[in-house]
Amino acid sequence: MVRWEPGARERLQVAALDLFATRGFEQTTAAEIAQAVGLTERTFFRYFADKREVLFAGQNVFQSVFTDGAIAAPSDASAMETVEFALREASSFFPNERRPYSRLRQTVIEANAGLQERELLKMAWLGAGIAGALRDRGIPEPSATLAAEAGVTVFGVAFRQWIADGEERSLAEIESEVFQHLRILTVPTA
Amino acid sequence: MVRWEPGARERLQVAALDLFATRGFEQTTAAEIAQAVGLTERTFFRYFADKREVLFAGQNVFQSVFTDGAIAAPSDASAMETVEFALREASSFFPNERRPYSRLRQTVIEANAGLQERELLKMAWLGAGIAGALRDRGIPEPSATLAAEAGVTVFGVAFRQWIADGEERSLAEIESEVFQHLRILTVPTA
DNA sequence: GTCTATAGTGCGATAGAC
DNA sequence: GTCTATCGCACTATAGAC
Repeated sequence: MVRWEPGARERLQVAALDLFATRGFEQTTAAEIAQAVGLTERTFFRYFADKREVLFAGQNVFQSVFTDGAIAAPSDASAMETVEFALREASSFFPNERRPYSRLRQTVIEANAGLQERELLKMAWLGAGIAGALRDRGIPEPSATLAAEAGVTVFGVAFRQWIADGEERSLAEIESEVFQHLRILTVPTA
Repeated sequence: MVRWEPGARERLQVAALDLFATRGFEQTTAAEIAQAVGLTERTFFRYFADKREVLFAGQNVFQSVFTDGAIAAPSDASAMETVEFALREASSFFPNERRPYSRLRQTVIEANAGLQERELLKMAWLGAGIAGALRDRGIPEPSATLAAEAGVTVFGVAFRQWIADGEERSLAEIESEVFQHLRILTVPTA
């Protein structure tokens, strides 16, 4: 008999999403999540700074996929081209197999304002991270921030389409289409 | 002797900003804010659903200024032109006299992650509101959302510049410059 | 691992305005 | 009498301190 099963963090995350989905976020206590995987409330808060955070754990990896992409873009790429390159690279983080999980997670988040707040904060950090990578490539402000936040907007719109009912295209495909829309929009007096 | 002074809501907001600025958001309890204006904690929560909300009260008016602007734009304006028009109209909400107050408020918000989350949520609602106004003008998705969120990004960048140390230009002036930057950025292969 | 402060809720009581 | 602002109290869960 082992004193503790490995992967406490991951088991907590799985149990939390499951309980949030069935019972609702506010109707689920941190103690219940912990209990579901044989741990105490105290241990839950050891792994996650607050109750919401259990749904936003992979943030560092998630963000790195984008910034690594921005760094890896061709050196002659413009600001927007760099962002587009980074998004295409990052879309490998969301293969089609992941779509059902992403749908469930999104359903839970959309049902709770507090979770939406946390998601927006993470997206804002993502934007700041991409903007930093652009500045490291020599792109000045405010262009770096504008391009990065435009990229986050495109990602958000594309992602919501990717998890829409009946959608079957890859995230990369949808992103590319959304980028095209954005380009048409901003053409002066088209 | 009257049982209650009028303007409880406004007095609570003023006291809250003051206390947050001097003592810090987390070091200030709801009971202290209430006590500062001769009310109880319970009354504080009658006016504001949670402690952070006391800093984000004017949201409805704020958002209406943008959506009214979007509605009032010339009927032949493109999506981005409509957004630009709405932002110009809304900039009257931030006259130069308001700059010191905005600076103080922003300082408080930037010092606390929870307040940043709430601000981002309000900005997301603003974007959704503008997107709705654009759809009412017949602009289809995803163009409505893309244009609206691009507008919110421009507003955010311009606002942060407006309250930067030493900045003296009007918000409208800065906005127009940031829009110009965005247009240059998205020109394909400039 | 326990102890505690604070956020936030629910319900009932009270005091004045009308 | 009704309506509304405010208060009082009891309560739970979060989250941090010891």
